[in-house]
Amino acid sequence: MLDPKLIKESPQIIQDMLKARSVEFDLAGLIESDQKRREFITRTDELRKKKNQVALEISQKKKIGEDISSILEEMKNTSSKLSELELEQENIEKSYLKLALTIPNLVHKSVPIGVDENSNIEIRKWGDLPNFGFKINDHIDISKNLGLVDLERAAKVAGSRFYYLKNDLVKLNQSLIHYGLDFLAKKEYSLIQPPYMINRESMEGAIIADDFKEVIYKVEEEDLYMIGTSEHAMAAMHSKEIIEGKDLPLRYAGVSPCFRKEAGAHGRDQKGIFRVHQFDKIEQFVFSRPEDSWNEHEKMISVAEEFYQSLGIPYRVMLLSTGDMGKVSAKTYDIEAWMPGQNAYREIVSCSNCLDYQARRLKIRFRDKTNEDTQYMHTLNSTLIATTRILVALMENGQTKDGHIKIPNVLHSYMGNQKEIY
RNA sequence: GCCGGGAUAGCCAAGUGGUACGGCGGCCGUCUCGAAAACGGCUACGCGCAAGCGUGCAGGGGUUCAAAUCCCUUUCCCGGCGCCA
Repeated sequence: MLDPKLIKESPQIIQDMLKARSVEFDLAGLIESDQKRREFITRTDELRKKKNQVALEISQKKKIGEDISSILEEMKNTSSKLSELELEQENIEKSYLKLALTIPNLVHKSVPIGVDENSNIEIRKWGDLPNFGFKINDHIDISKNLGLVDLERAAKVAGSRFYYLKNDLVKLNQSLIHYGLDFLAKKEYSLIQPPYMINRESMEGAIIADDFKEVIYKVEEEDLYMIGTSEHAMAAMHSKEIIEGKDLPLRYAGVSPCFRKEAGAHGRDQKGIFRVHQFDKIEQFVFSRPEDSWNEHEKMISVAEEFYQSLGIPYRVMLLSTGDMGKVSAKTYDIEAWMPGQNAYREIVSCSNCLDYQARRLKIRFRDKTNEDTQYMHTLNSTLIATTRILVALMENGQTKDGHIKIPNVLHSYMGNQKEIY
């Protein structure tokens, strides 16, 4: 949600944003329904004022025993008129919200304008691409040869895009999570394991309507939705709260499984465990003061980069264009890891500043002094690890001539000093 | 799952049909060389340039001229019983 004052006072800024994102949106309709909404608030407030005055009069006259029959009639009329007006106002409010909740976020001026990922800009690169000197395999063959993943049985039991992890790959998955949590704890993030299902109100605060059918699983007969990332549960964590300014920023490391429908991804990354319905993830989530959020954004991407440097995975940082970026984000960096089996860089991290967009939807505010107005804070999120994708990167980058997988040094202690999977 | 008790502002908390009592904490001011104390104001949201007005007593519905208050319902919390990884 955007600041209604901005929409009212500077519609050109909104118009420019919609153009940059190539999004069709009924801005005139939004402005009109906002104006209508304000008018109705004034009208109903006036009628309520009258009602309050008459109610007071009745109670005073009753006290001294005066006749109230005529004034009672007036009260009746006012009341019924008011409930008519209230009903109308409710409808106006609804149609306003429907538009207000679907307008995308503003775009930072550094974001390249384009329709898809071809307009993304490479910001920097790290690491040398491995030179194997033998015929390499992709993660599907590597894991099959070592008996680490069973896709066929998962398809039988759950469907496509599911998997059974097996043996040392289970250990590696757990080690990555353990190492990732230790890594963020050292940087003074608070560790959070959130609910894996949340209600509709909370989910609507974090995402935009389209995402419900594209990514989110619904639990039947319950007001519950499976989280697509712990971001959803953590954004809603402080909803309807007023935080003391001195407690900001709040830096959280959320760890949870993630569930995604992947509707509309037919045919893409069909095989293996690169794009799946379920994976484990550690997420950085930061609540920050508005003036600090761009600094926090850079900090989060560098935390993620430091993590991948420690694992020795070559990567590049991309600045997403307006066409490749989510509607909730004002600026997004992706980290793409080198995947030798695909001979390509592939997305493993997405790091976004959402400004006050989520905070407005979820009513997450702060103030420094109790007699000052509250302000909406800024929310930011970034992957640290989505484990399945890192398993792919570790298998493909760490493969040896004899078909083993080298484990990065930082993970040895988490693997009980195991240095290779064979 | 059953029975009972609850949900009022950042926290505590009074209020059984007629303008939401107070306290704590916090902020600002007066006083002071400065501070403490004392005193005064402010301390949820909306509309409005403002004066001001309205909304808000867990959510939804109902009764009534009028609901924090009465009725129905949902959610959550506490206690007891039951079941259970």
